[in-house]
Amino acid sequence: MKIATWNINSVRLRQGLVLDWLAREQPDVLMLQEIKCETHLFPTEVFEQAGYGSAVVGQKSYNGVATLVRGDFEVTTELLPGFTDPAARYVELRTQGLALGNLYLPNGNSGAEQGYATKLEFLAALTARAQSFLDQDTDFVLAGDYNICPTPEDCAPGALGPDDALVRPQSRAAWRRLCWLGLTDALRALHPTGAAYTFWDYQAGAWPRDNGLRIDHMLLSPRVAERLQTARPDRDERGMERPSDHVPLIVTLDSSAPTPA
DNA sequence: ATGTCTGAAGCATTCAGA
Repeated sequence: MKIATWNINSVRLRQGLVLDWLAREQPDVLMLQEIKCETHLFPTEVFEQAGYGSAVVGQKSYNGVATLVRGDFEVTTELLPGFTDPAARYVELRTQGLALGNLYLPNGNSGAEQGYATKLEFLAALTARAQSFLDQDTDFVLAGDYNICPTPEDCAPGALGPDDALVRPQSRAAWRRLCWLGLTDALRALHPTGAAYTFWDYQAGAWPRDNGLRIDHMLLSPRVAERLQTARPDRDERGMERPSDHVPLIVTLDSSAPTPA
């Protein structure tokens, strides 16, 4: 089973890139963030013709998430339980025996102290969601744009100041609280050290200088982690014509793992 | 070198957010 997450930075502007990527990579699931359109303006039919159904939670201008799925699925929630802000930042569905949460965390650098507090509130609600899945013995994946560099290795030297919301100690502590429920960071489980960036700013020549960040992540529940085969950012996408500032993170799971009784 | 990009409001050019 092949699952990917990609902050697309306007799905309408880049639907051609997404279609080409789907045709090439043939994932079972693609979780998109920053679709930047209202739900009814999402190009549902275009992806349907490519063989993918979609679960879309959009809004005007900003944010917005959508999960593309090949095969049957059931949407379980379009809001992160416990997170009261109405922004379109979460969609969750079930397919192939897995709960798949697609998330777009608040960046936290705008909106002053309240803006940053909202980021921590989202993380607390996400942690509670993960705990609830564990309590129910549900296999799950939580993937998307976390807007957090978990360790210094996940941020190119000098790319961000020490007070940036992506690297603040409180952000990293909240990330660890989530992981330490017993979740596996798919990329780091297979590639424990070294740069594995998923984002390069459009500004200041970040891409040619490789001043990247690892801020897109896929967390796996324990039984799903047992099935982990590969994880990699698809760096080639950043070199395309008019690319998103993020690239897809691709994870493959062994599909022949035993199913729970 | 805060050096780019997107969508909105509204019709040229700013503005916010990332």
